[in-house]
Amino acid sequence: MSEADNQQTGDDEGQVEGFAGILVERREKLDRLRASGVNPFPHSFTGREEIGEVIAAHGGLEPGAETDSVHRIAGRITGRRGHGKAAFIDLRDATGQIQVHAKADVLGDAYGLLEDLDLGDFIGVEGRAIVTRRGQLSIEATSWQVLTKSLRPPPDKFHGLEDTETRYRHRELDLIANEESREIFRIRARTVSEVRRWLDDHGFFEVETPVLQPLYGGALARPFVTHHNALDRQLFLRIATELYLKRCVVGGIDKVYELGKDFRNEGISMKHNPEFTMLEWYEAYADYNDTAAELEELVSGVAEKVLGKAEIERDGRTISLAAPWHRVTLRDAIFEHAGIDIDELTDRDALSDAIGNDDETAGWGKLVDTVFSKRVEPQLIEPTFILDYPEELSPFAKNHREKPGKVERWEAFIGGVEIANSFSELNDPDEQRRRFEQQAAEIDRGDDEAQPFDESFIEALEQGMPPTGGVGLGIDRLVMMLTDSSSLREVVLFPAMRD
RNA sequence: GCCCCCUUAGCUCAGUUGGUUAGAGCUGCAGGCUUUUAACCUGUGAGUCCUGGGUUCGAAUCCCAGAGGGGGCACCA
Repeated sequence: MSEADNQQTGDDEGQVEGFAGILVERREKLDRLRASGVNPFPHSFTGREEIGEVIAAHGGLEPGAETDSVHRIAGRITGRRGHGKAAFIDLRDATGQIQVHAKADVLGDAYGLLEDLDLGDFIGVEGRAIVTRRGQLSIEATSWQVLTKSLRPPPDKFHGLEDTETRYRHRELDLIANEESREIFRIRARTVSEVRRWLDDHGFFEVETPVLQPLYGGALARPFVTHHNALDRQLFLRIATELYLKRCVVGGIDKVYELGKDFRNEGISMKHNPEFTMLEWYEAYADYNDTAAELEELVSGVAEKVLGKAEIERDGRTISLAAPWHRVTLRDAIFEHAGIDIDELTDRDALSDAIGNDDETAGWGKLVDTVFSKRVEPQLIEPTFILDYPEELSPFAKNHREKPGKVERWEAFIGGVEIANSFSELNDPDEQRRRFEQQAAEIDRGDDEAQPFDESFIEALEQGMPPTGGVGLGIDRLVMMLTDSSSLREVVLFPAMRD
């Protein structure tokens, strides 16, 4: 501030150069506005209409048309074309963009003050709606006022902001400059509210369970660790909501869901961010067949609400989200795409040889997961449920009613990306204890992603949990699909970055 | 954690084999223009060529190290 004042010397001499000079010029305009009695940061602008409403109110007018309807609008200046004693100003709010026509003979002295406006400033304008002879709906300004002076230059008005790093670190600039980015987050917001609406309409009960947990669980992942000062104890950021939500089912909340952030202490990739938005829902008296039907209905219904159709574009091809989705067992999918029959190759070493594995520590289940991830998953472009997983990878899923060694679990894939995971939930407390003991053995072997033993959760199951179907749906990944985004970072406003 | 690629003006980008004072458009500034819309016209300003070393008479350019970003591997949803 004082630095800028110091730079304010003569007209031509003492020019500050480069970016600093741009900042100085904007502050000089700020000072001039104040000197002329204008408050560059007023408290409000009442009685405004949204620009989108104004545009909607004047569809179909002929070029050169004039109306008597006076509008009061406000927004950010995104473009300006001066014509001596007249100027065109593009004004944008959250609902749309409209042109303001400012003329010296109409505005009088107020016209001169336009000189101190910059791209990026917020102004409020009042005037009647007209259509220029080029057919452009415009507000012919009779008065205007500064609503906020912008002290930094906006990104390039034509090319937008392309630099990926700046777009993620300064998402506000990305949102100012790039309509595509604004649209992605609009779709994200609508997706979240339509998902919630679907659950509410189907009788689900929304809850909030702890993010800070004494013991983490519900997924196979490494947690973030933190510390509570007053209790002087270690706490974990949740990796899933699963275990608390099942306690809710034990407590009689038959249809329960939570939509919120999970945290996993893992690498960052096009499909992973260390904090991500997860929906989990649990439904008493349902199994994994019921949840599959629900997911189809939810995803295709949300797409229709948000996109207007139950189909998406992905890498240039159209994918239908309409039910029914493909249903293939894990065994058949691997056999089809990799020529390996995991039901025959039940020996760890035999399977290892068959897939050319060289990781000595990987167990049989891990090998199945590896061959599936590499050979099958990228091929699952159309919506597909992969059914019936090996027990050892699924410590919370119920044993399959017909297939020994398998559990009733599916994962759903779209565009080669996993978007959801579901089981017939394990509710036999003694079997759950056995699974925890298996996991404890994995921890002893050095697997830092195994599920820690949770005695308190077993107690809850001993209280009695009805047969239950549960689903986890990755909201970020769903939004990726709905927006044809290739990276999760495109659908997360402020993705994790290095310092 | 490993491998490959990228980093030039506020923004979008050129920059020849290593060779004069590193350029263009937009933005900015000064001026002109009362129906333009990437407005236009005239003039003009703007750089830690990511950082630090090195090679060379001479480095944006070649070499080494580092930072940040992107992509891949690994791990995972």
